[in-house]
Amino acid sequence: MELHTAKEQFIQAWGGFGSQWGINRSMAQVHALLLVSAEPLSTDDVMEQLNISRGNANMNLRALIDWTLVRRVLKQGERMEYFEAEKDVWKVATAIARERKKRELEPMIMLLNDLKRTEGNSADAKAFRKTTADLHDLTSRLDAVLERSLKSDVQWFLKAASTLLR
Amino acid sequence: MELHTAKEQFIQAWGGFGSQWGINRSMAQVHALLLVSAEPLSTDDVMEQLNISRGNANMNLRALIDWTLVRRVLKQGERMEYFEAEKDVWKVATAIARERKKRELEPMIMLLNDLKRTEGNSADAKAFRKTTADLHDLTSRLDAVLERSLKSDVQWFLKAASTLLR
DNA sequence: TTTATTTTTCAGTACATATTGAAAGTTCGG
DNA sequence: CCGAACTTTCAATATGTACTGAAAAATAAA
Repeated sequence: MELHTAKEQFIQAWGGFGSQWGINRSMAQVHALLLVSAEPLSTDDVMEQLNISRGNANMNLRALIDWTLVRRVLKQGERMEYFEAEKDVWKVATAIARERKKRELEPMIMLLNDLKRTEGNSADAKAFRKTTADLHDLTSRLDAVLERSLKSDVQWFLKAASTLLR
Repeated sequence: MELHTAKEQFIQAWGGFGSQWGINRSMAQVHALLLVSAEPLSTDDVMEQLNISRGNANMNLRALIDWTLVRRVLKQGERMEYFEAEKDVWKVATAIARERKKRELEPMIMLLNDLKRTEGNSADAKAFRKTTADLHDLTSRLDAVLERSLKSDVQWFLKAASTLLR
């Protein structure tokens, strides 16, 4: 397969993958493009290669910087900014997991912690408490495992877990 | 907090949570509603409690059945179908993880396995191979851990992992 | 300070996805 | 076999989210 075609396929697939996970398509595509580029790219490069507008490119590059998945790079004697992706995929995984944990998992845990204390003696009230308490337990455990594996090392954790489960 | 309000909050939150994860809002809300109901509900109950149309209710109930998150229940001497959610949250987590692994993770691993073999000697080609190979490694490991923990037991796995990481 | 270059913003618009609801289809008792 | 009860489908429509591009803001050189 030709490199250009392979890149194209990767960018499309990563975009689709991202959008199934609540990350917008363009953001995932910009990320993919930077991941497979040997050199840092400018906003114009990104616009051109993905056929997207300046506004879109700018917005998503900034979002990727927020997620710590992309860095600004300044070239000697050039005014224009360039961008490069974090290439260490373990770091990438860590950054994504950390961000989503913070934005989504943690608020849910807080809410469940409140809801599991809802009062009432009806069958419905009991069912409600049971479900929310169980969910709270599950999500808290997941959070704890994530927290610890992020603090140590995702790579190490996945290897260790493989062994554990053999 | 009153039960009705608490349910409302849970349904809204679960809906929002779902849509951040690529599961449509109504499907997540129907799931939430069934999770916190002590008794099975009919399509009409769902329509009424969530203010959604018959088509929408029907479509999402069927989708939830596909995911094995909801079961049809037939009541003695009644023709109408009722629905109840799987209440064991560990089973819920397993069903969701299995479904997404199959639909999203596995195809990505297959693609990466192809792409990491792309030929060429340019810097770009090398960067491309490196990135796709690394991603293939990461996703494969994740897949293996998921596969094994799903086959054993999510609950057990999370407990064991907590210990492992202490 | 003025001018040139680059980045950011944002109102308007396009696009994708979800939802409706009525019609068609199915199932079942009589 | 008929008609009533219930479920499913799907074309039309609504809704939410993403994207554009031109204008404003920021930055840096002259």
